[in-house]
Amino acid sequence: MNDEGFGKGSHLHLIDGSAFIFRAYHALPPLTRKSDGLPVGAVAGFCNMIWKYINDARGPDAPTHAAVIFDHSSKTFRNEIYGDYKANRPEPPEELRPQFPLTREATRAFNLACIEIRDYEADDIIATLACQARELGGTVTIISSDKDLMQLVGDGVDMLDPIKGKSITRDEVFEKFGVYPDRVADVQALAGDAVDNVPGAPGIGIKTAAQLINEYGDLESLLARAEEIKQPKRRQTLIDHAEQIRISKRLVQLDCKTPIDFAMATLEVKDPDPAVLMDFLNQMEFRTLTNRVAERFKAAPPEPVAPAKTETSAPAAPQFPPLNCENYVTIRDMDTLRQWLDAIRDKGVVAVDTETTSLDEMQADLVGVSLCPEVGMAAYIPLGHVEGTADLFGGGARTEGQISMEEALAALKPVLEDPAILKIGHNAKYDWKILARYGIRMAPLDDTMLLSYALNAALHNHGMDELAQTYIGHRCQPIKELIGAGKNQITFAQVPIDRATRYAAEDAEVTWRLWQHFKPQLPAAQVTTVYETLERPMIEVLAGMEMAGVQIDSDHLRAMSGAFAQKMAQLEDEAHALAGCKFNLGSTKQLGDILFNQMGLAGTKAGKSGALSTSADVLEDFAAEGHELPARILDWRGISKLKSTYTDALPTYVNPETGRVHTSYSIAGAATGRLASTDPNLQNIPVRTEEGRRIREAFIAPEGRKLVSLDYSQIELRILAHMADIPALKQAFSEGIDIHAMTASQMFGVPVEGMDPMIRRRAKAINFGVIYGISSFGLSRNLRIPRAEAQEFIDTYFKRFPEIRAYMDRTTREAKTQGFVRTLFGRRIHTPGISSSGPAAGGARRAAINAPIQGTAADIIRRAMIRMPKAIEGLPAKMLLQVHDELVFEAEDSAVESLISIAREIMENAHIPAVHLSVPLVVDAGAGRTWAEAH
DNA sequence: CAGCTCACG
DNA sequence: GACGTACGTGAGCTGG
Repeated sequence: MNDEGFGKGSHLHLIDGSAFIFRAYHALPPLTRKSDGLPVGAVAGFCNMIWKYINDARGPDAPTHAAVIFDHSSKTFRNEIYGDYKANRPEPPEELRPQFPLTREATRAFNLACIEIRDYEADDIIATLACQARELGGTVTIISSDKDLMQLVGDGVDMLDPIKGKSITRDEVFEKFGVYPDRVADVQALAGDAVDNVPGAPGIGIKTAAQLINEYGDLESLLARAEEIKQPKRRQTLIDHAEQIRISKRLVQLDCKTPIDFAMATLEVKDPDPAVLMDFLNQMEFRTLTNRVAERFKAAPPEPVAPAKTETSAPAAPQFPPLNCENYVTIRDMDTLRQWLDAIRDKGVVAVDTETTSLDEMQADLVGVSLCPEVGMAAYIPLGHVEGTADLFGGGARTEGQISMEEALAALKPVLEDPAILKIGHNAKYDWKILARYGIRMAPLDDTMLLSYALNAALHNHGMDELAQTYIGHRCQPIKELIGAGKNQITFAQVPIDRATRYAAEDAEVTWRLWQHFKPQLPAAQVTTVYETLERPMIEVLAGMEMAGVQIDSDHLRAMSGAFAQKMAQLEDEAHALAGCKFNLGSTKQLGDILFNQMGLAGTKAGKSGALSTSADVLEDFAAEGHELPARILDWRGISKLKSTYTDALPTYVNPETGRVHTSYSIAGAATGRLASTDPNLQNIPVRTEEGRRIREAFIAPEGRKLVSLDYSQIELRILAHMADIPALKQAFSEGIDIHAMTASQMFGVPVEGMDPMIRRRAKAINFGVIYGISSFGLSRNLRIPRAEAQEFIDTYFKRFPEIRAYMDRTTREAKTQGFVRTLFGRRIHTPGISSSGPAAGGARRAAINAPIQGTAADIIRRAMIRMPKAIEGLPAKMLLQVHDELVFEAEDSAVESLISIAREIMENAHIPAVHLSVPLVVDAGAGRTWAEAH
């Protein structure tokens, strides 16, 4: 071996790499790499230890040469000597395995020699290198606390415990073994080692072994003169086990003749290459260490490969300085825009917000776009600002200093559509729709509103202002301060650009910060899958439905309005005559005065304000007693409701460009996971009465097409049967039996055949009552029976289906202990107030019982909706509406049958494979020229 | 802007 | 023994 470059004055450090790995593994929590979940806890600890070692090993004692030594594999030449050597070592844990090669990579990244040799233990390599270094006149420090290495200490070789920072010399070894290093192997051979499964001599430990060795000089002399030992038992043991002791000696004696195929000079210490090292650490996503290394080498840290996160698994809210709106940039030229877009490309993620002229995405014009790629860094691109309306005709001129809309969108489009760049929005469906109308399909997306919803449903609402206030302690500037309110309200286009920049860029930065706050919380809250499969995909699906819109027959509605007006006028006259005075039929206050004071009728219910209620069920009771006025009022109200809410209002929602009505669904509105439809609400179009149903005749398909409706049959009861595990209910659903008749039959012991409809109705009411968290009061009111009787029904029901009560108790307990309940798909619904006392607790309890059922149904139809666009791709058909358990499509006549068959298939299997239900899901379908016919 | 009422699942 | 209740929504109207 050529050893130029190593000799007198050289100082070799030999680092016990395998020991580092195991120490790191056991000392650290099981960290995983954020981007892909690869376990890296041991690698992280290993790197930190190496980094600390490098920093500590400076100064006068600094090594001239160094190497990190690893065990190559578990089987070594010692197994040839003794088959059971280290046999009781457990296999390394599964999550540690993939980390072994990574620690080798780490070693090389630190520019340290990385050594492992097949069939040899790290200890033997260390021993061999130590011997060679000593022969060449150098000194050696072994970085390890392994007692098996202590036999090497002395004569220019010492050890350093890397954890305690304590050096181990001849004296420390004597303290531990009672002998000096050259006899340590003899002592170990006698004492044996349980950890490595070295047998040794039975009944002899370190103390006795040291005593014997000190008395006889060395192991061979001891074994040769074993007859002389005074203690009979000890003597016999040594005689009987001489061979075993000699084998043990060969096991513990380190081999200084490991074949080494490299020159000592190659171990010369070299500084790490900062770029190589930081690249590796960055790959591992060790942010803190990367930054530390960068700081040391005064180099810029590489851009993280994944969103900035802490290295711990516990999500902590990032702490940032307060927002500083003064730094916001207004982008007024293409050069600046291109620079920002380049920075965003490098970053791979950006918060985006659009400003427009209206809250109605289908009519709003784009006014500007704001971007935030990092805390404290946000920009606004004004695109459609106009001069304020100085006079009646002069206003509306395009403001100077804006990039042309066309040019800016052409530059933005590739970034907003780049699959490698994540766009973050708050209520991103809004921005998605706006941009879609300008030819941009924004993807991929994250939505801070939906993140908050997945984490905190039913705890609070998820508007940006509220979240900013709660989670980042920031009060957003109210939009009213810019555009005013009421009659004098202006549009965002008229807001001066400097003020607009401040507002819009702030929104983007708040969105960015909310994302940093919420996104890391998903795993620990176990709602990652909920967010990714039930929330986020809804954005694009709903945007498509909303933009498609539904056609209505405005003439039909207007004709109905006219007829309703006539009928109302007639009823109004009759009511006035019956009351003996004129009054406003729409005023509950005036009506109450007439009914309860003038006519002396006895009110039953009181509202919040203490006024007696004039609600329908109260009026119905009066009408049943033969009073004419309440009957007229009921008729009038029914028509008034239909007219004002539907026949008058719906035509005003027709979009002048598309000629259709475009509702908007809120994804994060309802506590349970249901959607809510607004502007207009198309989820409460009448259907229960014949007259109301005529309004559905105004929902139509264009010539050559049909409306197709598919709805889940009894989905909530089916889910209840599954979740509460009620055999009788499950069986009935499996056999396709009339579920309410079955319930009645089981409860009252009457045959299903020829059942009294009244009995079935009662069972039906109870079935629904159970879903809502039944009470005798509620049931008695619903069925108009005495409370005691209602209580009897409930008792009978619980006796017959005891699983129901178990479900209710279980769910209540879950709500109390966790503060939330979950749907079958893992959606979290919080249950505030469940542990409070008083009447509020009753409501909270019923809500908690209902939430998993209603929420699971909501999850199922969401899954169906998400799969639907792909499933019906190619068919001349579009999904238009969702009404909780119903989906409405528009399809060409020729495609109706295939649509029904495909959509039914998707809906009935929507829960699979995430959840398997013990009851079948059944979907009914219909088609027709109008929604009324399709139903 | 709150309360009442009522449309839907 | 009394409290006050069915679960989940949105919208129009009245009246302070």
